[in-house]
Amino acid sequence: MRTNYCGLVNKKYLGSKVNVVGWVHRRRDHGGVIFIDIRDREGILQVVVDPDSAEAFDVAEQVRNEFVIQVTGLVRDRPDGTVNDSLISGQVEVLVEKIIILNSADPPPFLMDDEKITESVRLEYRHLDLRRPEMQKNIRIRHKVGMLVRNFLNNEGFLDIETPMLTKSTPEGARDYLVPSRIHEGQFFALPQSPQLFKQLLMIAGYDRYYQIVKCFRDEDLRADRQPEFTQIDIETSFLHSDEIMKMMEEMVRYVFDKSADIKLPDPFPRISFHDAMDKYGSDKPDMRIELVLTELTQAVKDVEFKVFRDAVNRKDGRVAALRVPNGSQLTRREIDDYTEFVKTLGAKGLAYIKINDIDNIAEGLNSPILKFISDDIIRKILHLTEARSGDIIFFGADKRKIVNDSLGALRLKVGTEKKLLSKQWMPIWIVDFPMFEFNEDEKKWNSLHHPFTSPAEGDEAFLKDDPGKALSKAYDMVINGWEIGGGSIRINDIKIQKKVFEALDISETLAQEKFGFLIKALNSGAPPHGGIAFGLDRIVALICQVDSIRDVIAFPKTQRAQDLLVDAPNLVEEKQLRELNLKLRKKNKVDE
RNA sequence: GGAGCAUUAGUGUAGCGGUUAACACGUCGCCCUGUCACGGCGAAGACCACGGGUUCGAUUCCCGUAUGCUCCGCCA
Repeated sequence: MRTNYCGLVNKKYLGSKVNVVGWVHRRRDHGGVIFIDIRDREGILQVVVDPDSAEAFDVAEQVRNEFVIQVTGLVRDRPDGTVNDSLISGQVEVLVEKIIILNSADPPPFLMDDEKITESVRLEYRHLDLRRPEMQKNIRIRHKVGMLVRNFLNNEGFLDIETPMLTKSTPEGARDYLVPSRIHEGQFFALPQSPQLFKQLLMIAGYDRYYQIVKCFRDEDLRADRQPEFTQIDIETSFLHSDEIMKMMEEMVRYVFDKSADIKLPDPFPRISFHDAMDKYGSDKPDMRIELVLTELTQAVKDVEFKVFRDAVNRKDGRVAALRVPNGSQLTRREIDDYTEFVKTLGAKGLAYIKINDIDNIAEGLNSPILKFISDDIIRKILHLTEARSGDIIFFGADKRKIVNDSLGALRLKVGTEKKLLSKQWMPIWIVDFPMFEFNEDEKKWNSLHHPFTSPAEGDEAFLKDDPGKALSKAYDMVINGWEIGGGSIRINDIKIQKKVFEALDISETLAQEKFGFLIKALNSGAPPHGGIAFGLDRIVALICQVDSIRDVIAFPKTQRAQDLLVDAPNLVEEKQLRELNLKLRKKNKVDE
């Protein structure tokens, strides 16, 4: 049917006869001569239909946008002055001898080079959206990233091993997608949130280096970077220290970014502790491109009169911190009000600030509603600690530590982006030294920060029993430009420590046996030191493609309400299907007729 | 569960307490032999998301619902 891809026809084929097939991108009918831009996945080719070939001309007049056509003709130079440099094939054109309509098409709801289509229309007509060159590019980069990952890991001796999709529901973690078992009445499989335990079992089984590019499922609410089904690059190794794993994974990521999009990432990636990341950036996934940092002020303002500060200082989980914005004194009242509203949505009660017009004149060079509550001494201290200069503004957060970090951390991103206080560099960073646990205020118990199989840091096993909040773990997260793209850890391979961690998490011996009995058994049968990491493939590809949402790198994504607008899923099922599964709906729904 | 923004021909937008609801692209027809976002002339195409309220009168103002997106909660 075809001798060449449309987009790849060039001067090399001058004088030869080609057969091309593709979609009609655009038709320009000049009455006497008709140009058709024919498009396939490689690009666009202009074909010319001359009235001399009456039969072809007749067909060309019937052709419409998005028809599928086959064209036979001669590749020739374009006449002087009609070269189109924006096409790879733009030096040449094909003089049509024969044109066949392989299939007609309804007029599409949008043109394939329209860039202003709203997302719901794109999702409803995803098969057309995916025809658009931009989506074709993204999906191909995704393919390339996958292949590069496989190349790299294959070269390092990793084995691709599949793990089950129908598996077991586990406590903790995200909400599971459940699959009812027909054979076992009242029982359910769960779709994997990740192959975590299987890959540990593979290490115990001696496969030494495992990887898998695999779908994972979490029934939680969606975000721009979160879909209910997403793809992990799942990796596990035996007999490697965390430094060795991190070094190898960095290399992989550098290789993938370089070879897929010629993006050069630094070597090595810098590292920062979880504690410092929260302290300086108010986030465990800081966007290091943004130049702004938080300044710790809790101690510095401990004797201040200002009630908002004093209350924060006096509570045991309180924090007072500042965000200095260079040249921010030019911010309008309106902008500051907007920022105040913004931090309120994140739990802050307000947003105190000081505008610094003249730093050498404390008495009159500052502008702020809170000055009268703060002594000159403390103001000098604040100005010194934040390294303020004339023309700056300083925003303050004073509340529970979490609220201060969330609100100033988010404000840092917002102001940094809006005021363009960011570098154009790619800024990967490792977050290390995570705490083992964080305290869940609602349930009054400790939860794993990573997962319950993460090894405590050397020597920190001692804290597990009496002071779990103090224990650090051997976990590491990779963050690029504020996107958490991967996380992993050295795992526990000592059953005694695993049991202590279960205890700290308030997972009873019975529950541990019931849910993780197979792991406990395996840990008792010669478990090697092991650890690994899992990357979010969708996020990596989105970064490389420089799109804002992973939906733009997933062929068939779901909407924020977790629906597929193209196939209209999920949907109601037949009563018969429910009966086979021994299921009964609690509220009666109308079943589709 | 909560907050915000949006919803007007096929698509993307404008508009406004009383309009013939405007523009661009697309579509259809006629004309056109070198265009490439071809051009010219003409035409068709909208219950202004849905339900309620305010009003003499609502596409416009208010409330609710639905849907899409962003964020919080949630995501070991």
